[in-house]
Amino acid sequence: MSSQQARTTARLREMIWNGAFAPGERITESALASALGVSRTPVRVALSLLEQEGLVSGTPNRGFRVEAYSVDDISDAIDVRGTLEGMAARLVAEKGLPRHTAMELRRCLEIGDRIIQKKLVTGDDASDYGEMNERFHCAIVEASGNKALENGLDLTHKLPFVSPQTVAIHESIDTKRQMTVAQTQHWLIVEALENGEGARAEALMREHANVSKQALNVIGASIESGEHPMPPSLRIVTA
Amino acid sequence: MSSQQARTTARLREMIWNGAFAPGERITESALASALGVSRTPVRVALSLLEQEGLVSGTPNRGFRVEAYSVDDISDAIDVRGTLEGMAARLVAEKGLPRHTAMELRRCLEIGDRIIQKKLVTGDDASDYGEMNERFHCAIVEASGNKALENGLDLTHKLPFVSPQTVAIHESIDTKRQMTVAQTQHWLIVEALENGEGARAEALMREHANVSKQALNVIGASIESGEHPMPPSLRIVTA
DNA sequence: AGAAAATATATTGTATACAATGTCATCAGG
DNA sequence: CCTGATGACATTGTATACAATATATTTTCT
Repeated sequence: MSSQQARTTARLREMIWNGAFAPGERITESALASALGVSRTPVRVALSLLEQEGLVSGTPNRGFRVEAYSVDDISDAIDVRGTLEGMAARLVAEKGLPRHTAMELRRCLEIGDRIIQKKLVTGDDASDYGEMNERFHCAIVEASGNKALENGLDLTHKLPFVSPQTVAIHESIDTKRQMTVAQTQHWLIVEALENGEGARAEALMREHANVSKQALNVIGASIESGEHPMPPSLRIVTA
Repeated sequence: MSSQQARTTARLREMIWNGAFAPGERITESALASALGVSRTPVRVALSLLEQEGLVSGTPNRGFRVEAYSVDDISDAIDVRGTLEGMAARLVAEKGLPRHTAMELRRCLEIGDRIIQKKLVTGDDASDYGEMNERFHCAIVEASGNKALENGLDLTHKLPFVSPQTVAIHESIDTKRQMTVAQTQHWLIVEALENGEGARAEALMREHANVSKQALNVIGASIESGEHPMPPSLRIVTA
């Protein structure tokens, strides 16, 4: 893939992530092309690729529109993510936790603790929690050594709402509690990994995803009831 | 996606599946374009899409080559597939097996029994077993009602070696035993689904995948030792 | 003759032109 | 006033031409 192709795809993906389009909004190739300062050619393949990623959907001769999701769709995706990461955790525990992965995970735990401490005191936003969370999960998946697994998860990663940082960053009703629970689970997961408890690690990781799902439901409900506005990065439509 | 785009992508995918290219062989756009009787444009996006599917890999300004796999790669993919289908089976068992799915599964069981009977008697090839197997697995995944799961599995489906029919069709050392074991497992899985035993259904499905992995290893060993030639549809390179 | 530079060739990457298709508004007929 | 056809417009789909980049070959100098 060429430099421009790749850049265009990445930029468009980013735009969709950041809510540059309304859910279901139509994307015309020429408009997007001129907006990005490139020709239609790279835009076309970008759209095709993003279609496979599930960010847009196209119909023959009628172009593309950005995909809209129901809360259930997202919940399903989180389920898949949890299952795959659970598998990763089990593999890592069974094959033995590599030294550098163990250190990375410890580092993440520390960072998480610090962020939460600060958050509880100062109350400022904890957007760096998402970054740490991302590192935590990636480290485990990488350590699993299963390339297919990595690819599969990469795909769910491309869906913005499943991306851990998005879920974490999102201003949920009770971010503090969210983070505390997640952090506790991270500790338990590392414990299981270090002790080589495969089944437990898998179960914990699934439960970890379950918490995300619950948070999602709370968020979804609060959006549907109009209590909170829908952030543009979550392109949810109420089914 | 246009008609020609889609057709070109499908045709190329089919070609790779059928072993039209050697593992690692380079694909030049213009050659392929003229071979397919289309311009380079649709070929280009086809290649980009197939790259995301993992069938080819491209490097900037240097074009694409068809992907080659190690036995371990395939084993990993089967693992992922088993995990996801295990999840599907659990969901179906928990949510209750829909009427039409139950019938479809029963039908598959019957067909399978008949095929094996015939195979044991006449010894002719059982290529239609693969078709039945495909239907069986798809029915369960569909019944799970999880769209993300379906998409994820669709992706592993696109990798020919994981596709159940390929694994089944392949002339393994002991196809008869293979099929008998698989068929028995199908029976048990249906039983679990009908009884609403989620955990058992999941475990059975995983074990089902495990058997595929074992068969793969046997096949891989026999290929590596030169006992059997590598069928072109399995683009394995010995790491 | 061997190594480095320069040129030639092939292939990919991008833009544009044209064709095909779909969409929408206008207008005739009921 | 509504329904259905007709034509203008917009947008997508495909092909080709050109530019940029990599690879192979030849040339040149030591």
